[in-house]
Amino acid sequence: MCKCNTQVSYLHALLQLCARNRAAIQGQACHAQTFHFGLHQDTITSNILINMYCKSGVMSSARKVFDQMPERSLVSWNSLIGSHAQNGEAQQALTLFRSMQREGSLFSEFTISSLLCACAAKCAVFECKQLHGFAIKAAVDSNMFVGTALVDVYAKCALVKDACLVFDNMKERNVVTWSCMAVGYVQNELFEDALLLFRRAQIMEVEHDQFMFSSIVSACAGLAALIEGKQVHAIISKTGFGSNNVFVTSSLIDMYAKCGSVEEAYAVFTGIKEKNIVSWNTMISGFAKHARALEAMILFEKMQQIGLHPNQFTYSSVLSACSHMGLVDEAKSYFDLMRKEHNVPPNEIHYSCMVDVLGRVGKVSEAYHLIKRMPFDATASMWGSLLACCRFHGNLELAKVAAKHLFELEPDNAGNHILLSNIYAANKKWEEVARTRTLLKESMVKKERGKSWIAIKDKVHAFMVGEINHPRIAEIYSKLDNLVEEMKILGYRVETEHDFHDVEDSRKQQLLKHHSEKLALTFGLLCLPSNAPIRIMKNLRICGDCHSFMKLASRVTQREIIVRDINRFHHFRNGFCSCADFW
DNA sequence: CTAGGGTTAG
Repeated sequence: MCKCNTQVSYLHALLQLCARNRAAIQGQACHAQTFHFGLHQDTITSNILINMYCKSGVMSSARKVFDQMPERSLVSWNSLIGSHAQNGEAQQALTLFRSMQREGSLFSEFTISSLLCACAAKCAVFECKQLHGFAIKAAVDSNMFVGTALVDVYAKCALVKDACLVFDNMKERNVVTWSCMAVGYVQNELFEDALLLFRRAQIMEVEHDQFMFSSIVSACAGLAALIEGKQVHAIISKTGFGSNNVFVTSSLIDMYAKCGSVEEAYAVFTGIKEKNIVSWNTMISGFAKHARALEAMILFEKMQQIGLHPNQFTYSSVLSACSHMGLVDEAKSYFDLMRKEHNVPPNEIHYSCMVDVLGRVGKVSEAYHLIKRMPFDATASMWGSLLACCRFHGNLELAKVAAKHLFELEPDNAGNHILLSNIYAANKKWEEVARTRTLLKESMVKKERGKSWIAIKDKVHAFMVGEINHPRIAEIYSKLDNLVEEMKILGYRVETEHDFHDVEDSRKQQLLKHHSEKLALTFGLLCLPSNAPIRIMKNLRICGDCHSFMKLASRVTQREIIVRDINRFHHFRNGFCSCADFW
């Protein structure tokens, strides 16, 4: 029996090489050699074998080595648990942990961080809290890996406060810890907090990496904060992460698109050397939001020319592009193609786009039949879009059906009651109008108030309907009056049918005049240079009066006005809107 | 010999 040290370390090195390269076949040959050298019962050799089999994905062999070892060490357990965690097999990892405890083996920071990782993937809150307890008892909670895993798992389970608490109490943090916290904020839609964290990291001169950048860019996208987004983009370019990471570049495309600058989104897109499916999907979705269906469709073709297969995201983006523009035939052919050509089964989002586009072009019954025969329960958004279409195309019978379903799903949504009331009014059913208006008044109390905001330099100015608190509000109202007078000469008439308060017409005119987007626009006119586009963000759908107003305002002032409402972007230029009045 | 994070949909 030869146990020459150089040969042993040679075999170990070979096995480690196999592990790194996930070379199971060669690893197996080395495994045979361990018998030849009488090393098969050696703990370190067995651990290296377990690691090699885990890394190359042969879990059964790893388990066999583990089961046959005469003396298991902590590393043996950790390797196996860690591997199950990485494979997303939380249950197996936890079961092993329990056997480990039953056998009286102590665990380490390696064990806990692996298990936490497994729980993060499954959002297993209870297990995660328990593991946190174990970590404290075993005094491994101050370990950086354990702390980072805790931040990650708490954030993924939507326990942001717990994540923060762990983060703030950590003695030592690295770039992963910081990016986990940032990602945690973004995933819980706490975009402001993510940006504040990023600034804190900058002040503390923490190094950034691609993970941090992609999450911060997503935060800017979520806030529709173009100025901050551009600043972060500049930092990214300086650090050289600019065009070589698909996560960062996809986030950048999405950020520019959601901030209203589809041109800059496209510039990032064309600059990517190796685009993946997400790069394409994000760009297509960007064009869709901006009512540029043709470009969306062209990209859909181009991505296939370079050999990428459209997936569910791709299809939801092209379908929504079609629905925004009322391209019903194109939508139908995509809907057909997705299953036949690319084996993508349509999901609720795809059906929702189809219902929307069919309804928009007046094929209301067809939309209803699609809802009836789809394999899911219809969502509120589907009934809502059907109801809206019934109003537009005048179908009282289907409107009643849609409304009935809708009120079951969303009893407190004021917009739904408004729609139905209008339909009854159009059909001169005054009793029903009165009945719906009572329901409407109750729901109006809970209705979200209209709010718009505009960024001037580095400050965001927000306006509510009939705002009185802005420092320059008097100036704004006076400028708005002048603008309205100028527009009236061109034929602007306040469309009071878009206001649903139970008040007389003159008061309605007043309320409409002071819709938040009009105030934001006026403030933009006061503050921004005369050639700069005016970008306004809004929390609700833009009303018909404001839409006409913006069209005329773009003509009178010769400005480009970009309004993002809850669904999409409107680009107003010289009296026209990119949505072709279809929204 | 063992441990952590990110992008796209109505």
